[in-house]
Amino acid sequence: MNRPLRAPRVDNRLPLLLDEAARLFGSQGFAGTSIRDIVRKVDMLPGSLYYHFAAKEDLLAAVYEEGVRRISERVAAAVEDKIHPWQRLEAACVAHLEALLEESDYAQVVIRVRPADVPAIGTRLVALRDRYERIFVDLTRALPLPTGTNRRTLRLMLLGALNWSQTWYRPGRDDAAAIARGFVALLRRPLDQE
Amino acid sequence: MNRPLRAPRVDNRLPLLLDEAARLFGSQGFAGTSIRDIVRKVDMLPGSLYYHFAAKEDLLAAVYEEGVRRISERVAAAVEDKIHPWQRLEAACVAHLEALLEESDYAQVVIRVRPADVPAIGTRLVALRDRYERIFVDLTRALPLPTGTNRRTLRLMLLGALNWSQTWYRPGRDDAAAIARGFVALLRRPLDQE
DNA sequence: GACTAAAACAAACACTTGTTTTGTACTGGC
DNA sequence: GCCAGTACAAAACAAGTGTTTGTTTTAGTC
Repeated sequence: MNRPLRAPRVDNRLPLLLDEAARLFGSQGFAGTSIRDIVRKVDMLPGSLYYHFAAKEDLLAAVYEEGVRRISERVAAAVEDKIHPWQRLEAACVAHLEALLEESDYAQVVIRVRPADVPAIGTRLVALRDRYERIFVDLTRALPLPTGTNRRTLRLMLLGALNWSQTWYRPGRDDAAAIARGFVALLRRPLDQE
Repeated sequence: MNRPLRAPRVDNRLPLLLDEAARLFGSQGFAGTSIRDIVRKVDMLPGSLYYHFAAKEDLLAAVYEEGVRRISERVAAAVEDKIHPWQRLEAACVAHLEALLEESDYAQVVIRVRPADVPAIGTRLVALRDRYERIFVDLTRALPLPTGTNRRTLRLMLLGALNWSQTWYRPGRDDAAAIARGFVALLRRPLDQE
């Protein structure tokens, strides 16, 4: 980490570059997006990217890290003013899904890109995602549950269902908050009618 | 579709080719797998693949279709001898997850590859997946549920959670059947303790 | 206003990609 | 034994890939 000797220039296109990388990595995946795809809309040449990043993987790592930062902040803010454990979990799910489906391209990258697909930075990505999911570990821990309930299974089911919605969600027709609330409701209320 | 004028030869390596394609498409994705990756382990040259398929996308389509065929058959067989609607759904989930996580590379392709990522055959893949998921539409329709319960949400939650397990499942340490049963159980029993 | 570092350009590099073309063993069926 | 047809091999193709290198422009600092 060699600090810059001087303040960055105001006309530098790094932010635009990251935005476009997030957009494309999120919608086409890592392997499905080329360096030239990314720099095209930023009016940059392929080689210029390597002033900012040593490799394509490092660009992904930067986007991924920013994605975790944004969605973590978003969820933390949503949970903050809620008291009841179930309300807190529901608020977190709503914020998670809104960020994922309706707000941030960066969040999409975090959910879409599989760390195992990018060996060079795989463990780093896993660590970032684990750090984020720890929020949900805490939220489920605080839940008043029947004895014997497997909290890990509960968390994996909820997050899995939320994340998978990325594959079928239709903007405009579906509503992220409604989906999230629907999932939580299915867990709270009994479905069995015997 | 020009049918062969003669029976295929017994020494042809098309089955091996499909197996290897399923293995790689399932573990590395479509864009992350090259033609040369696939033919290498079958001891074939890249160009030879084009005797069997007109394009890389068509190879994927063949694998995808076989994947749908296999997992459909597997789930249908598991449901067959069950009577109670919840038991039928649970059996389907167990079979779905066992096929996905512990048996078939072909099934992995169906769940992993996003149709939108392969525009040339996207609509065809969607149609195939929809046909498979219709099994779960029927299974949830038969469920005795409290009035007002959104069956679509229920199905999307269950299938989403199951499919997402592909990202965190660890062979040997986790158990597919147990995971599936755990998810179904969370839906049937009430978690709220008020 | 001169100096310097930031941020990019310009042009290539070596390699990989999906695909085409041409030729040719081998084989199942008569 | 013939032979049409299957199932490849062999070799190349053009386009695209991530990346490097040398140079140029521009903005921040004094």
